[in-house]
Amino acid sequence: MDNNTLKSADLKQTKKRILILSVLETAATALTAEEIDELTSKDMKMSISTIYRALNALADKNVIKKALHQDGKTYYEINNHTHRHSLLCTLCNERIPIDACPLESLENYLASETGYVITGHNLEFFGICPKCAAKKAKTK
Amino acid sequence: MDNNTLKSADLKQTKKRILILSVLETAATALTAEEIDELTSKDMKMSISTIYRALNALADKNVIKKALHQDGKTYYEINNHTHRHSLLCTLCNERIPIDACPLESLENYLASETGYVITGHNLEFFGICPKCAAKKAKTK
DNA sequence: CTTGATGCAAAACGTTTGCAGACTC
DNA sequence: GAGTCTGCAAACGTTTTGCATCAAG
Repeated sequence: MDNNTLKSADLKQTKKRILILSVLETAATALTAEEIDELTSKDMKMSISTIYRALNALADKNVIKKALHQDGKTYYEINNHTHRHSLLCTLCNERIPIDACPLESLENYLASETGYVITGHNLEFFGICPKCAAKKAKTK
Repeated sequence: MDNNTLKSADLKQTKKRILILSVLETAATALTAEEIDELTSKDMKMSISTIYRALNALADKNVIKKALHQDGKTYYEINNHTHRHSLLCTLCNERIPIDACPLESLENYLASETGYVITGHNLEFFGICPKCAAKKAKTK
Protein backbone atom coordinates (compact mmCIF):
# COMPACT_ATOMS: atom_id res chain seq x y z
CA MET A 1 0.00 0.00 0.00
CA ASP A 2 1.27 3.42 -0.91
CA ASN A 3 1.68 5.38 2.27
CA ASN A 4 2.13 8.81 0.79
CA THR A 5 -0.72 8.90 -1.67
CA LEU A 6 -2.54 11.27 0.66
CA LYS A 7 0.53 13.29 1.52
CA SER A 8 1.45 13.86 -2.09
CA ALA A 9 -2.12 14.94 -2.82
CA ASP A 10 -1.88 17.68 -0.15
CA LEU A 11 -4.41 15.95 2.04
CA LYS A 12 -4.04 15.20 5.71
CA GLN A 13 -3.36 11.58 6.48
CA THR A 14 -6.24 10.54 8.72
CA LYS A 15 -7.11 6.98 9.67
CA LYS A 16 -10.44 7.23 7.90
CA ARG A 17 -9.01 8.44 4.64
CA ILE A 18 -6.35 5.71 4.74
CA LEU A 19 -9.05 3.10 5.28
CA ILE A 20 -11.21 4.42 2.44
CA LEU A 21 -8.24 4.37 0.10
CA SER A 22 -7.28 0.83 1.05
CA VAL A 23 -10.81 -0.38 0.41
CA LEU A 24 -10.72 1.21 -3.02
CA GLU A 25 -7.30 -0.28 -3.71
CA THR A 26 -8.43 -3.81 -3.01
CA ALA A 27 -11.77 -3.50 -4.81
CA ALA A 28 -12.20 -5.30 -8.11
CA THR A 29 -14.71 -2.78 -9.43
CA ALA A 30 -15.77 0.79 -8.84
CA LEU A 31 -17.67 1.29 -5.60
CA THR A 32 -20.46 3.56 -4.42
CA ALA A 33 -20.20 5.62 -1.26
CA GLU A 34 -22.67 3.27 0.36
CA GLU A 35 -20.60 0.21 -0.53
CA ILE A 36 -17.52 1.89 0.87
CA ASP A 37 -19.47 2.64 4.03
CA GLU A 38 -20.34 -1.06 4.42
CA LEU A 39 -16.81 -2.22 3.69
CA THR A 40 -15.21 0.21 6.11
CA SER A 41 -17.76 -0.16 8.89
CA LYS A 42 -16.22 -3.45 10.04
CA ASP A 43 -13.00 -1.64 10.86
CA MET A 44 -14.15 1.83 11.71
CA LYS A 45 -17.41 3.70 12.10
CA MET A 46 -17.64 6.91 10.13
CA SER A 47 -20.30 9.28 8.92
CA ILE A 48 -21.46 9.02 5.32
CA SER A 49 -20.65 12.69 4.80
CA THR A 50 -17.07 12.02 5.79
CA ILE A 51 -16.94 9.38 3.10
CA TYR A 52 -18.39 11.71 0.50
CA ARG A 53 -16.03 14.50 1.49
CA ALA A 54 -13.00 12.22 1.40
CA LEU A 55 -14.03 10.83 -1.98
CA ASN A 56 -14.59 14.27 -3.44
CA ALA A 57 -11.28 15.51 -2.12
CA LEU A 58 -9.52 12.50 -3.64
CA ALA A 59 -11.35 12.91 -6.93
CA ASP A 60 -10.40 16.60 -7.06
CA LYS A 61 -6.76 15.57 -6.74
CA ASN A 62 -7.21 12.89 -9.40
CA VAL A 63 -6.27 10.15 -6.98
CA ILE A 64 -9.58 8.45 -7.71
CA LYS A 65 -12.07 8.63 -10.54
CA LYS A 66 -15.71 9.53 -10.03
CA ALA A 67 -18.49 8.59 -12.44
CA LEU A 68 -22.26 8.68 -12.33
CA HIS A 69 -23.73 5.44 -13.61
CA GLN A 70 -27.17 4.67 -14.99
CA ASP A 71 -28.46 3.39 -11.66
CA GLY A 72 -28.27 6.94 -10.34
CA LYS A 73 -25.32 6.29 -8.07
CA THR A 74 -21.84 7.71 -8.25
CA TYR A 75 -19.05 5.16 -8.43
CA TYR A 76 -15.50 5.75 -7.28
CA GLU A 77 -12.35 3.84 -8.19
CA ILE A 78 -8.61 4.21 -7.90
CA ASN A 79 -7.23 6.21 -10.79
CA ASN A 80 -4.51 3.96 -12.15
CA HIS A 81 -4.47 6.12 -15.27
CA THR A 82 -5.59 3.21 -17.39
CA HIS A 83 -8.95 2.57 -18.86
CA ARG A 84 -11.55 0.19 -17.62
CA HIS A 85 -15.23 0.13 -18.37
CA SER A 86 -17.88 -2.30 -17.29
CA LEU A 87 -20.67 -4.52 -18.42
CA LEU A 88 -23.71 -4.48 -16.18
CA CYS A 89 -26.56 -6.95 -15.97
CA THR A 90 -29.77 -4.94 -15.90
CA LEU A 91 -31.53 -7.67 -13.95
CA CYS A 92 -29.17 -8.72 -11.16
CA ASN A 93 -26.72 -5.79 -11.30
CA GLU A 94 -23.72 -8.06 -11.64
CA ARG A 95 -20.89 -5.95 -12.97
CA ILE A 96 -17.92 -7.28 -14.85
CA PRO A 97 -14.90 -5.21 -15.85
CA ILE A 98 -13.82 -4.74 -19.45
CA ASP A 99 -10.25 -3.99 -20.30
CA ALA A 100 -10.56 -3.20 -23.97
CA CYS A 101 -11.25 0.40 -24.87
CA PRO A 102 -11.52 1.25 -28.54
CA LEU A 103 -12.07 4.93 -28.01
CA GLU A 104 -8.64 6.50 -28.14
CA SER A 105 -8.56 6.61 -31.89
CA LEU A 106 -12.08 8.01 -31.96
CA GLU A 107 -11.04 10.66 -29.46
CA ASN A 108 -8.21 11.75 -31.68
CA TYR A 109 -10.56 11.95 -34.63
CA LEU A 110 -13.11 13.96 -32.63
CA ALA A 111 -10.44 16.36 -31.41
CA SER A 112 -9.28 17.16 -34.92
CA GLU A 113 -12.85 17.38 -36.18
CA THR A 114 -14.32 19.60 -33.45
CA GLY A 115 -11.36 21.49 -31.99
CA TYR A 116 -12.21 20.18 -28.56
CA VAL A 117 -9.56 19.17 -26.07
CA ILE A 118 -10.95 15.79 -25.10
CA THR A 119 -10.46 15.13 -21.41
CA GLY A 120 -12.25 11.83 -20.99
CA HIS A 121 -15.23 9.67 -21.61
CA ASN A 122 -17.78 7.55 -19.88
CA LEU A 123 -18.80 4.19 -21.24
CA GLU A 124 -21.05 1.50 -19.89
CA PHE A 125 -22.53 -1.58 -21.50
CA PHE A 126 -25.83 -3.09 -20.50
CA GLY A 127 -27.05 -6.59 -20.99
CA ILE A 128 -28.44 -9.68 -19.38
CA CYS A 129 -26.04 -12.13 -17.81
CA PRO A 130 -26.28 -15.85 -18.58
CA LYS A 131 -27.73 -16.66 -15.13
CA CYS A 132 -30.54 -14.13 -15.44
CA ALA A 133 -31.23 -15.17 -19.02
CA ALA A 134 -31.69 -18.75 -17.85
CA LYS A 135 -33.92 -17.71 -14.97
CA LYS A 136 -36.02 -15.58 -17.31
CA ALA A 137 -36.46 -18.45 -19.77
CA LYS A 138 -37.75 -20.67 -16.98
CA THR A 139 -40.42 -18.33 -15.66
CA LYS A 140 -41.81 -17.77 -19.13
CA MET B 1 -45.56 14.16 -37.44
CA ASP B 2 -46.62 10.62 -36.74
CA ASN B 3 -50.15 10.67 -35.37
CA ASN B 4 -50.31 7.13 -34.12
CA THR B 5 -47.06 6.86 -32.24
CA LEU B 6 -48.99 7.01 -29.00
CA LYS B 7 -51.79 4.77 -30.18
CA SER B 8 -49.41 2.05 -31.32
CA ALA B 9 -47.60 2.24 -27.99
CA ASP B 10 -50.84 1.50 -26.11
CA LEU B 11 -50.94 4.94 -24.58
CA LYS B 12 -53.85 7.33 -24.56
CA GLN B 13 -53.55 10.16 -27.00
CA THR B 14 -53.74 13.26 -24.84
CA LYS B 15 -52.90 16.80 -25.91
CA LYS B 16 -50.04 16.98 -23.44
CA ARG B 17 -48.43 13.78 -24.57
CA ILE B 18 -48.69 14.84 -28.19
CA LEU B 19 -47.05 18.15 -27.35
CA ILE B 20 -44.21 16.49 -25.44
CA LEU B 21 -43.57 14.13 -28.32
CA SER B 22 -43.53 16.93 -30.86
CA VAL B 23 -41.02 18.89 -28.80
CA LEU B 24 -38.78 15.83 -28.68
CA GLU B 25 -39.20 15.27 -32.40
CA THR B 26 -38.04 18.75 -33.29
CA ALA B 27 -35.19 18.83 -30.77
CA ALA B 28 -31.63 18.61 -32.07
CA THR B 29 -30.34 16.99 -28.90
CA ALA B 30 -31.60 15.01 -25.96
CA LEU B 31 -33.61 17.10 -23.50
CA THR B 32 -34.15 17.10 -19.75
CA ALA B 33 -37.61 17.11 -18.20
CA GLU B 34 -37.04 20.72 -17.19
CA GLU B 35 -36.13 21.74 -20.74
CA ILE B 36 -39.22 20.01 -22.03
CA ASP B 37 -41.24 21.87 -19.42
CA GLU B 38 -39.89 25.19 -20.67
CA LEU B 39 -40.43 24.33 -24.31
CA THR B 40 -43.99 23.17 -23.79
CA SER B 41 -45.03 25.90 -21.39
CA LYS B 42 -45.50 28.39 -24.22
CA ASP B 43 -48.25 26.21 -25.66
CA MET B 44 -49.67 24.49 -22.65
CA LYS B 45 -49.22 24.55 -18.90
CA MET B 46 -48.64 21.18 -17.32
CA SER B 47 -47.29 19.77 -14.10
CA ILE B 48 -43.72 18.52 -14.00
CA SER B 49 -44.92 15.17 -12.74
CA THR B 50 -47.08 14.80 -15.81
CA ILE B 51 -43.99 15.33 -17.90
CA TYR B 52 -42.02 12.76 -15.95
CA ARG B 53 -44.85 10.26 -16.13
CA ALA B 54 -45.30 10.75 -19.86
CA LEU B 55 -41.57 10.42 -20.47
CA ASN B 56 -41.32 7.25 -18.41
CA ALA B 57 -44.31 5.72 -20.15
CA LEU B 58 -42.78 6.52 -23.54
CA ALA B 59 -39.40 5.18 -22.48
CA ASP B 60 -40.99 1.94 -21.25
CA LYS B 61 -42.53 1.49 -24.68
CA ASN B 62 -39.20 2.27 -26.33
CA VAL B 63 -40.65 5.27 -28.12
CA ILE B 64 -37.99 7.44 -26.54
CA LYS B 65 -34.61 6.76 -24.98
CA LYS B 66 -33.74 7.76 -21.46
CA ALA B 67 -30.19 8.24 -20.22
CA LEU B 68 -28.65 9.67 -17.09
CA HIS B 69 -25.76 11.99 -17.93
CA GLN B 70 -22.83 13.11 -15.83
CA ASP B 71 -24.52 16.36 -14.84
CA GLY B 72 -26.96 14.32 -12.78
CA LYS B 73 -29.90 14.94 -15.05
CA THR B 74 -31.84 12.45 -17.11
CA TYR B 75 -32.04 13.20 -20.82
CA TYR B 76 -34.76 12.01 -23.15
CA GLU B 77 -34.73 11.74 -26.93
CA ILE B 78 -36.75 10.15 -29.70
CA ASN B 79 -35.68 6.59 -30.28
CA ASN B 80 -34.89 6.49 -33.96
CA HIS B 81 -33.18 3.15 -33.43
CA THR B 82 -29.86 4.54 -34.54
CA HIS B 83 -26.86 5.42 -32.51
CA ARG B 84 -25.79 8.84 -31.46
CA HIS B 85 -23.51 9.85 -28.65
CA SER B 86 -22.31 13.26 -27.64
CA LEU B 87 -19.32 15.34 -26.77
CA LEU B 88 -19.85 17.72 -23.90
CA CYS B 89 -17.83 20.78 -22.90
CA THR B 90 -17.25 20.55 -19.17
CA LEU B 91 -17.02 24.32 -18.91
CA CYS B 92 -19.91 25.74 -20.93
CA ASN B 93 -21.99 22.55 -21.31
CA GLU B 94 -22.15 22.89 -25.07
CA ARG B 95 -23.11 19.50 -26.43
CA ILE B 96 -22.38 18.30 -29.93
CA PRO B 97 -23.66 15.08 -31.42
CA ILE B 98 -21.38 12.31 -32.68
CA ASP B 99 -22.51 9.92 -35.33
CA ALA B 100 -19.67 7.44 -35.30
CA CYS B 101 -20.03 4.52 -32.91
CA PRO B 102 -17.25 1.96 -32.91
CA LEU B 103 -18.85 -0.27 -30.32
CA GLU B 104 -20.79 -2.84 -32.27
CA SER B 105 -17.80 -5.03 -32.90
CA LEU B 106 -16.76 -4.73 -29.28
CA GLU B 107 -20.27 -5.72 -28.22
CA ASN B 108 -20.09 -8.86 -30.31
CA TYR B 109 -16.75 -9.71 -28.78
CA LEU B 110 -18.05 -9.10 -25.26
CA ALA B 111 -21.11 -11.25 -25.88
CA SER B 112 -19.06 -14.22 -26.98
CA GLU B 113 -16.56 -13.70 -24.17
CA THR B 114 -19.02 -13.28 -21.28
CA GLY B 115 -22.19 -15.00 -22.39
CA TYR B 116 -24.15 -11.80 -21.85
CA VAL B 117 -26.93 -10.71 -24.12
CA ILE B 118 -25.85 -7.13 -24.72
CA THR B 119 -28.81 -4.80 -24.85
CA GLY B 120 -27.15 -1.43 -25.13
CA HIS B 121 -24.52 0.98 -24.03
CA ASN B 122 -24.03 4.49 -22.82
CA LEU B 123 -21.19 6.65 -24.06
CA GLU B 124 -20.29 10.25 -23.45
CA PHE B 125 -17.17 12.20 -24.22
CA PHE B 126 -15.95 15.13 -22.17
CA GLY B 127 -13.68 17.92 -23.17
CA ILE B 128 -13.18 21.63 -23.47
CA CYS B 129 -14.56 23.39 -26.50
CA PRO B 130 -12.40 25.82 -28.48
CA LYS B 131 -14.26 28.88 -27.16
CA CYS B 132 -13.77 27.92 -23.53
CA ALA B 133 -10.15 26.97 -24.15
CA ALA B 134 -9.53 30.45 -25.56
CA LYS B 135 -11.32 32.12 -22.66
CA LYS B 136 -9.33 30.05 -20.18
CA ALA B 137 -6.03 31.00 -21.84
CA LYS B 138 -6.89 34.70 -21.55
CA THR B 139 -7.71 34.70 -17.84
CA LYS B 140 -4.49 32.91 -17.00
C1' DC C 1 -68.72 3.98 -17.90
C1' DT C 2 -64.26 2.02 -17.28
C1' DT C 3 -59.63 2.83 -17.43
C1' DG C 4 -55.90 5.49 -17.67
C1' DA C 5 -54.02 10.53 -17.29
C1' DT C 6 -53.34 14.61 -14.51
C1' DG C 7 -52.37 18.10 -10.59
C1' DC C 8 -50.88 18.89 -6.25
C1' DA C 9 -48.19 18.21 -2.37
C1' DA C 10 -45.41 15.25 -0.01
C1' DA C 11 -41.81 11.81 -0.09
C1' DA C 12 -37.88 9.50 -1.93
C1' DC C 13 -33.23 9.25 -3.34
C1' DG C 14 -28.29 10.14 -3.43
C1' DT C 15 -25.46 13.83 -2.35
C1' DT C 16 -23.91 18.30 -0.28
C1' DT C 17 -23.36 21.82 3.28
C1' DG C 18 -23.19 24.81 7.85
C1' DC C 19 -21.54 24.67 12.02
C1' DA C 20 -19.27 23.22 16.28
C1' DG C 21 -15.88 20.28 18.01
C1' DA C 22 -11.76 17.11 17.18
C1' DC C 23 -7.72 15.88 15.03
C1' DT C 24 -3.21 16.22 12.09
C1' DC C 25 0.87 18.47 11.20
C1' DG D 1 -1.55 26.32 17.74
C1' DA D 2 -3.18 26.92 12.82
C1' DG D 3 -5.58 24.79 9.65
C1' DT D 4 -7.95 20.88 8.21
C1' DC D 5 -11.14 17.01 9.06
C1' DT D 6 -15.27 15.05 11.17
C1' DG D 7 -20.17 14.25 12.86
C1' DC D 8 -24.64 15.61 12.97
C1' DA D 9 -28.66 17.31 11.10
C1' DA D 10 -30.67 19.93 7.89
C1' DA D 11 -30.85 21.27 2.93
C1' DC D 12 -30.37 20.26 -1.76
C1' DG D 13 -31.95 19.07 -6.75
C1' DT D 14 -34.05 15.72 -9.39
C1' DT D 15 -37.37 12.31 -9.79
C1' DT D 16 -41.23 9.50 -7.96
C1' DT D 17 -45.57 8.60 -5.67
C1' DG D 18 -50.47 8.73 -3.20
C1' DC D 19 -54.62 10.32 -3.75
C1' DA D 20 -58.45 12.72 -5.53
C1' DT D 21 -60.20 14.54 -9.85
C1' DC D 22 -60.62 14.59 -14.85
C1' DA D 23 -60.63 13.10 -19.62
C1' DA D 24 -60.08 9.46 -23.47
C1' DG D 25 -61.70 5.34 -25.35
